[in-house]
Amino acid sequence: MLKKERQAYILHQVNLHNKVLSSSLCTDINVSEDTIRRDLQELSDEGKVIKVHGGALSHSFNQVHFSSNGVYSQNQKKIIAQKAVGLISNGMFVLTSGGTTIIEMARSLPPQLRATFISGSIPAILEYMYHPNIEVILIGDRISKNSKITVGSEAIAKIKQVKADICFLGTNAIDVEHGITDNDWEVVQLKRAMIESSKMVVCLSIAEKVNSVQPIRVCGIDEIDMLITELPADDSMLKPYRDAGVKVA
Amino acid sequence: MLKKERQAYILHQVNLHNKVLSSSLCTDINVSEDTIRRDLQELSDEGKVIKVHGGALSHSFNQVHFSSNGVYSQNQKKIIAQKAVGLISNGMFVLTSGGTTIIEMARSLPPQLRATFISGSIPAILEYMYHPNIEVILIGDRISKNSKITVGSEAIAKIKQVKADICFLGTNAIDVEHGITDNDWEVVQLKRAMIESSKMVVCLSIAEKVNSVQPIRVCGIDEIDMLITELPADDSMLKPYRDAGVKVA
DNA sequence: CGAACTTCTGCGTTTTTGTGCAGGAATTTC
DNA sequence: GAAATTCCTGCACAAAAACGCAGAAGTTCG
Repeated sequence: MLKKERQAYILHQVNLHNKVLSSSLCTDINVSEDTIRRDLQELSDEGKVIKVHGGALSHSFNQVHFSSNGVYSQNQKKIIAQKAVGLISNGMFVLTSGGTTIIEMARSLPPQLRATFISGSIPAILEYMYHPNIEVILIGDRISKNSKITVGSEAIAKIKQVKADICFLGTNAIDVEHGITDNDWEVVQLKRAMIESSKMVVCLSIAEKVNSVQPIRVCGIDEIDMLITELPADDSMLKPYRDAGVKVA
Repeated sequence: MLKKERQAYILHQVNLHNKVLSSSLCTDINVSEDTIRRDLQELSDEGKVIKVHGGALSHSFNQVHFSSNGVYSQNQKKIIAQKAVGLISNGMFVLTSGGTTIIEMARSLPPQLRATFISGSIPAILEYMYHPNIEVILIGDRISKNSKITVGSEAIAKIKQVKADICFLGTNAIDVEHGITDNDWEVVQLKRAMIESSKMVVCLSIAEKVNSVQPIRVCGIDEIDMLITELPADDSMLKPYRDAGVKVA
């Protein structure tokens, strides 16, 4: 078994069960504990997992992580949210992924807006629920605990049944060459389905994540209609995207 | 169980109930009191909880004492929750409705329990999500904002696809003659589907709601396998139900 | 082709960490 | 004020991590 392959397996296990024991891993893939430990060390250095005595945990465990960068990029995300809500008008069917940027958008929805929001993200749904005038459709299936979103074939099938006017994707990584990429296999499947089910695809991303790449590909740049960051539309950092035919706001 | 995992559990419990007893924690997660005490010490050093003699308190508990009414019925619901979780064992498929009693049950689930929980209630799902070992299946469809639960034909169709070992119904009204009744048409449809999809139906109800009736009928007494209230099982108020063949706990 | 080099992996050994236990001190409670 | 908890300290044992080393496998480069 190759190193990368092994690490992918470990990552998958962590994302699935929220925790993993080094002892069980080393019997699983039949390598020494040292190897596992080194793998966990690397994954931890890359910020993929949280290493603890005896194994590793998924990020969903330490909520400290959330609050720390939460305040920091909050302002940037508010700017993005403002730009994003401008695209929504009455009567629209809106498909959204999860992620903190999407949450921020949900909070910025004008109260008189009448639209239908469809999502499998629990935190997003919570926000939509408090809105007086929007209709909320929840995509059901198994819940992935660390991404707090429903994943699985049922969820994908349901998404494929809709044809939304617009789709907002919270983005982990976007790059001109590699397009949108992510690190959770199941979430990627979901995002792909959402893109296919929408007339227009809008990608929300803080500048920090622009020009970064993650292991798993969601879609190419050509499938994105619009990219929203906290930067002004004519920022030089975004020029490659404009050149590639993506609207930038 | 890993140290961080344990501390996350403790923290969750503290934030949930605003207090926690070291004695109950150590039976919960099956470690010595010393370990618990050391964990509380660490969490206290990090400022996550306030350590007191016999356990720990949440930070928010400091000055604002919550409304007495909330705590009052809260205690009754805790008793019900305790009785209810006793019915769940490893590997079970559990179907639950929404309601505050169900939430209380969700919060009382022992952390080592491994089971699959299926629900369309957003608040309930939120609780299940924090549990380290249970699998969560979310029933999707349109969200009813006042009951915070998914309703509609899709949701009902999905529920009919499962055959759960046990079904817990938070109850608005129960009566020997009229059975379970409720006041929301769509929620009633959902509950009916849940009853049909379960081998065993358990009805959770505080004594206050026993012998009351609401406009819409969910099911008759004969379809209920068990009734759980905060009263002792041999309370005279519950005699009619025992006579009707309902197990009472 | 093959020598020098890097990377990966497993094996001891040493260090650190986590946990439980026993006692005595401190506290709550009645 | 006495009994019962609960807390703290030191200690012992076990589990896991870190470290250095060495062999194997793969790469680079002349």
